[in-house]
Amino acid sequence: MDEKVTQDTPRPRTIEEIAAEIGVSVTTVRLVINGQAERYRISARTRQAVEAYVAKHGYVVDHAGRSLKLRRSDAVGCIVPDLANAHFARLIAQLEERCRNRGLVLLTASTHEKPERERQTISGLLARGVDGIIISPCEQPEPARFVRRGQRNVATVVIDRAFPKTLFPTVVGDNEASARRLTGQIMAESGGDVFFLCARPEMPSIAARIAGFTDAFGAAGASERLLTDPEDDSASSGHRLMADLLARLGRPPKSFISSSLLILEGAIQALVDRFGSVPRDIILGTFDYHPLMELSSNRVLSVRQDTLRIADVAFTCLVDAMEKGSDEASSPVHVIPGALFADRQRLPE
Amino acid sequence: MDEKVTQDTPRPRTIEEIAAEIGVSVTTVRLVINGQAERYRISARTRQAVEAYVAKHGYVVDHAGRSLKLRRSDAVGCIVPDLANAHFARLIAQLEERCRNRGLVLLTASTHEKPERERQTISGLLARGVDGIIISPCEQPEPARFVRRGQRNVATVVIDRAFPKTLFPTVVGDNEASARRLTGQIMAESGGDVFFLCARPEMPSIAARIAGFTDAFGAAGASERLLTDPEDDSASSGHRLMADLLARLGRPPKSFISSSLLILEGAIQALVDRFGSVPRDIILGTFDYHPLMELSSNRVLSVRQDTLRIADVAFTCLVDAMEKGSDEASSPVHVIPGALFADRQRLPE
DNA sequence: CTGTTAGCGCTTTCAG
DNA sequence: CTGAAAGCGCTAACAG
Repeated sequence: MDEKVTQDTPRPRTIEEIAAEIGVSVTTVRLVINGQAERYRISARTRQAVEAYVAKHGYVVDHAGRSLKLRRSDAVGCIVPDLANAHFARLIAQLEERCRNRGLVLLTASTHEKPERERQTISGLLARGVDGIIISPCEQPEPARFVRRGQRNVATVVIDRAFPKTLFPTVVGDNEASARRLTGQIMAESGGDVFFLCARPEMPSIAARIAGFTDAFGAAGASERLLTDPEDDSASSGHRLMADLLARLGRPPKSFISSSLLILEGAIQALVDRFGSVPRDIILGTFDYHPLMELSSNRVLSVRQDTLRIADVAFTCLVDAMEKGSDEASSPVHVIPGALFADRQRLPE
Repeated sequence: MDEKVTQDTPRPRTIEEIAAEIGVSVTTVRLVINGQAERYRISARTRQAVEAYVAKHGYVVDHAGRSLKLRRSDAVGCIVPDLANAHFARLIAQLEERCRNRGLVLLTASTHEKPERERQTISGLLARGVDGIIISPCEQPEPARFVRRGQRNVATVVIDRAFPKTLFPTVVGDNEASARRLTGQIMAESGGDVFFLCARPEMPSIAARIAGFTDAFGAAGASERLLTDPEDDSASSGHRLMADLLARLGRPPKSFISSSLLILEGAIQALVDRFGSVPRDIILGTFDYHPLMELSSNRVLSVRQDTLRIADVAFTCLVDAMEKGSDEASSPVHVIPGALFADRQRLPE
C-alpha cells in the first residue's frame, strides 16, 4: 500500500517484520544481518532481498531483546569518586574509546566518596546487567556485592586504590615510589622546608603517598609536616589545610606538596587570600597533572600518572575477566609507574 | 535442602523463582516487590512471606526483561565532543547526579568532532533503547537520526551549540554577549592590542564568540586580529595559532583571547617555548574556567559558563520531552548567561 | 539452504 | 485478594 516510501522510512523494523515483509524466515534474515550469510550459504537471491530491504529501511538491533536472551549486555560500568575530577575524566575518556572499539557501551557514575552510594551504584549497574565493572572504590570492595543473577560474579577491576588483600585485579599508580622521588627532589630544591597537604589519608592511594613522603623526609619530624583532612578530597579541604599551615608558620612555606589537584587549587586560593598572589619562590609539588599548571611562574614539581596505560591495563584486565569468567581470573596488582616532572621537563629516574 | 543459607545468598533470584519457592504467583510477588501491596490489598501473610524472602536473598530487577516489555530503558545518553574536556566533564557529572535522582542511568560517549562517529553513536544509543539523548553535536542534528523503533523520536536536547533552526530544544551559553563583554573589558585594559585565537570557527558556539569579538572590536581591523584554525579544538591548535601570531608580530601581544581552555593551554606552551615563561604583562582572556588559572600571576579575564544551570535546564527539557513525547515538545533555545571574571572577582554586568 | 519453536524476565490484561 | 497467560525482540537448537 505504501509503496512510495522514498528513501529511509522512520520507524526501524524488527527482524520479524522484515522476515514477514519479504517472505522469509527470521533465521534467514538474522543470518544475513549478522553477516553469516556466507557461512550458511544463504542463496544470493534471498540475501540480496534482505540486504535491499535493510539498505532501504535500515535496521538496528534491539539490545533489550538481545540481552535478555544472551544474558549479556555488552555494557560495562565505571564507578569513580567524581566524574568532574580531571584524572577520572581522562580515564573515562580513554576507557570509553576502548569500549567503543569492542562494541561495548560505558555507563558512568560517581560516588562522591559515599560508601552507601557506591553500593547502590554497584547494584544499579548489576540490575542493568553490565558485563563488567571498573571501580575506584571508596571502601574495601566486597566480592559479595558483585554477584550477578544466574552466573558468577561480574568481571571487576579495581583502579586507583589498592585496598588490602583485594580479590579483584587491581591497577594503581606507583604512589609510594613517586611520593618518595617527589619529596626527595623538592627537599633538595627547598632545603627541606616542605609540607604535605592531603585529604582522606586513610585511602590506600593517599596512604601510600604519605608513606613515600615520610620515608623520604625521614621519620623524625615528618609527622608535624604532614597536614591531613579526613574530609572529601576538595578545594575547600586544601584551602583549610593551607590556611592552617599559614596560621601556624606565620609565613609561607618554602615548598609544599598537595595530594591532588583539588587540594592544590584550594591551597593556592588560600595563598592568594593571604598574600594577594602566590609568592613566587614557593615550590609547588603535586600529584596529578593538568596543563594549566604551566601558567604558574612558580617552580612546579609534578607526578604525572600514566593515565593512558592505566586505562589500557585496566581494560585489558577487564576483558580478560569477562572472557575467562571473573572467578577464575587471577588478581594481580598492576603498578603503573608515574613520571616526575619539573615544570615541563621530565626528570630521569 | 540448603536451608542453612546463612545471610544473603549470592545469586539473585527472578520473580518467578521467588514465586515458585514460596508458593504464590508471580503477580503477587511483583505487587509486593513494587510496593503495591497496599493498593491491591495483598494479605499480610503472603506479603510478609515475600518480604522475608527478599530480605534474606535480595532481589534486583532485571532491566533487560523490563525494558523489553515496557519499551523503555530508563537510560539516557549523553554525547559530547570530548569527555576529558573540563567543561563537558563537569556537565556530565551534573547530569549524572540528576539522572540518579530519577532512577535513570547515563551512557556517555565522545565524538571527537567526527560526524561519522557522532552518527554511529546516536544509532548505538538508539539500539540500546535510551529514552533520551543530550547532545553537543558536531553537525546539524537531523531529526531523522533520532528515530526510535515503534515510537516517535527519542527525546533529544541539544546543548552548547545552537545550529541554525534546530528542531530540538537547545541550551547554550550566551556566547555572543559574553564575547562582547570580554572583548570590551580586555580592550580597555590592554589599549586595544588584542587577538582572538580560536579553533573550529564554523561551530555555532565559536561563531557566536567571533561575532561578539568582532562587534566589540569594531568591524574595521577585527579580521586580522582573528586567528582561526579549522582543526580540532586542541592544545596543539592553540600552540600553532600562538606560534603564528608571535612570528607575525615579532613580540608578544599585549593581550589575547582564547576560545577554549585547550587553546589557552597550547597558547601558553607556545609562549613558554618562545620566551621561557609567559610574559607577565600579557592579559589573558578566555572562555571556560578552570581553578588552576588562579596559579597565573598574569591578569586573567575569564568567561565562566553556568554549568550547573545549563545541566539543570537541559535535564528539565529532557525530562519534559520524555514525558510529553519528543515531537510535541516545544523547541525553544535557552540561553544561559555566563559571568565575566577578572582574576577571582566577578565583574558586574 | 531455510523454517519453527522455545524461552530469556518482566509487565499487563483478564479471570477468577 | 490471587493466578494464568501472552508477548516485548532476540537467539539457538533442531528440523527439515
